[in-house]
Amino acid sequence: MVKLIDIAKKLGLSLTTVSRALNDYEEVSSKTKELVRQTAKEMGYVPNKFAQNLALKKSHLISLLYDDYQETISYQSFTFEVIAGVRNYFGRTPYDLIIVPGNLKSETREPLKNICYSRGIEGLFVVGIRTNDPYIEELKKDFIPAVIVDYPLITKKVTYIQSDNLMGCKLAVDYLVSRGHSRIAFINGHDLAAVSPLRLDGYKTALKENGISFDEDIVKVGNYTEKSGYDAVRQLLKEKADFSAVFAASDLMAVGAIKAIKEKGLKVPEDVAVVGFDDVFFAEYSHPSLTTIRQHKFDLGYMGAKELHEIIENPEKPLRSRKIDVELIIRESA
Amino acid sequence: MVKLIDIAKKLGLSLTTVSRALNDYEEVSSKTKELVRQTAKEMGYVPNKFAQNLALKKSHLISLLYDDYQETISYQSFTFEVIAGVRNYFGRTPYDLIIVPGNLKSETREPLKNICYSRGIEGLFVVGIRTNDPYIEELKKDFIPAVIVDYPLITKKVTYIQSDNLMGCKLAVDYLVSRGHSRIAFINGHDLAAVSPLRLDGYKTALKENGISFDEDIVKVGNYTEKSGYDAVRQLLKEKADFSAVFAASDLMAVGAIKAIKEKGLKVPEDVAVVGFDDVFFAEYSHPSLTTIRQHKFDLGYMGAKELHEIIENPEKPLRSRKIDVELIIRESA
DNA sequence: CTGAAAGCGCTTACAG
DNA sequence: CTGAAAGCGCTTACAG
Repeated sequence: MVKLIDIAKKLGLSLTTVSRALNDYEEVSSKTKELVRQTAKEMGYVPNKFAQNLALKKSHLISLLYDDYQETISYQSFTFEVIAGVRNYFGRTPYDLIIVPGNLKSETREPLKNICYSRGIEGLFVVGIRTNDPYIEELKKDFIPAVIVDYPLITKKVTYIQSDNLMGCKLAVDYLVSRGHSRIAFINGHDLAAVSPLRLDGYKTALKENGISFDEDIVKVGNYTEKSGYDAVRQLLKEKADFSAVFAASDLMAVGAIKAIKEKGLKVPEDVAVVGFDDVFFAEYSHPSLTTIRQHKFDLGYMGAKELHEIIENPEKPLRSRKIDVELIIRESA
Repeated sequence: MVKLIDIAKKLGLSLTTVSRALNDYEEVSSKTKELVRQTAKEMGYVPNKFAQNLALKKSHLISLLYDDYQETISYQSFTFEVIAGVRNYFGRTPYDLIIVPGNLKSETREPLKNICYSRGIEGLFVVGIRTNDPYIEELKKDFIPAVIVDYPLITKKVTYIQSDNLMGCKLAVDYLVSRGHSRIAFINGHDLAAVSPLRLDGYKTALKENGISFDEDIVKVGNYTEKSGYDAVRQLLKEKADFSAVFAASDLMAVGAIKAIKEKGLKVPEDVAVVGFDDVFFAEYSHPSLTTIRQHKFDLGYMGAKELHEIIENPEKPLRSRKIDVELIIRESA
């Protein structure tokens, strides 16, 4: 491995000058700069980041915190795309992404603080963490800049980003109402996802705005899986609940709902209209294709990463949370 | 941040002794060790890894190389689960995972070598890379220990791991034959996935072993998406091809195939049996539920990571590739 | 069993 | 515009 001193020797310059030339200091003549750069390139010089980090007390390392143990494909896909956005943003900066080690549910895990301090982590990007995850408590201690997807927490160094869930629910309900529906069942997800209460809120608010009264008999709680959507609608049908449309808080549950409706010999959307939430990859291919609320997952990651970058660069900036627009995608199911 | 010297001062010991105590050197008395450890804990000491790395010339950093830009949900899910396995394995070691920065297709990316050298990366775990990805060429230069999922490359420092694709195809074909099928159509994926030719091979071999002759009229190539499976079967039906079963090289294509078959008014599995490959999350919930070849994605990651760890620790070890067992999952579609 | 000192490869305040 | 030297926080060969 060639190092600064090797370049210096070869050029008969001091180490100091070489370092400064490579870091584009003003004091170095452009002639020297050019010479040093050229030589560095020829010799295949690559800076040693440990040494830089140690000297600068700056790691250019962002840590990614997410959960491996939620196995629904839409959770995986959501997380994957959010991370793609994060990676894409930081790919344009000197920052690299490091993954916090495997968080096995059962084992005691090392405090976040230690992990961050030992690797000199400068910021944390958190996605797909459940509301009961112990890391949340650690984040509240506010020891490091962090951006969290979907969990509402704002402190001096921590903020969050999420899709505009209220707007999403409003778009869905408004659309169904515009299609003549007034009995709109709602299948929500469990409260381990911080978005669930928001979506329930959004549903209620949208009903009210349309002059429709809330009826808890047509609201069910699933767990974001296809099966739970299926079960919820079977239950509704069994109870002979009065509804002509279903709004599900995830596409997976919407697909389950459709399955239950079809099994009963009813048609989607003729007998019962169905709207999902997320716009995952298969929404387009399910049968009938899904009308749904699209979340811009990549943007959540990209914009969240940008926000995190700003917090790091400008620690005094007062933080505010951020919402990413959602979009009503009209297909066949409603 | 408390450092070694702070502990030393507090205890009236030398920095050397403190370092040795914390690193469990034999020469330090167990009394001193205990004292130092206790004090370190009380003071909230966390070792600075940059400094350690610099002194030891060891980073304990593994880099993860994967592609963001393939948008099928099963690619994302596959990659996600493989990475979960990698993370889980290395979570038990001192190694952390770092993600190589966003590889935008169009932009020139930094040579892998530079990235690795500058961060002192000790090994590379590669997953979901297409056969035409430029990184492949760099890996062939053999400058760093690496384990690749699904791309067959063995050098002095690089090896690969994959599911037993041949066995998978054999299981699928044998099963269909045992159910009385002899006209088994095959929908393969494109050659940008290194597994595609293997699966074609496996299909041919299995046919031969069952005394069935290969007929290229009932072999189609898709691109691993649902739509391509759908299109392939529509094409077969349009050509009035003679087949009573479809074996698809991915579950997504199998789902597409089923859709096309149903649209034609045929029943699955009564008129046409369908077998997929992967066993992704939704295979169980599709209608009819999918008979398929399960890949153990987590194990691919976990065992691949283990292999990588061994290569790093023991550089002289001659490398061999590794296969992970697959499993026939029988459900309704065949 | 313990310590003083050199070294890992950088950056930068200080001096010229 | 350039350089000698100190420092970032560790580890470890050498000496005792």
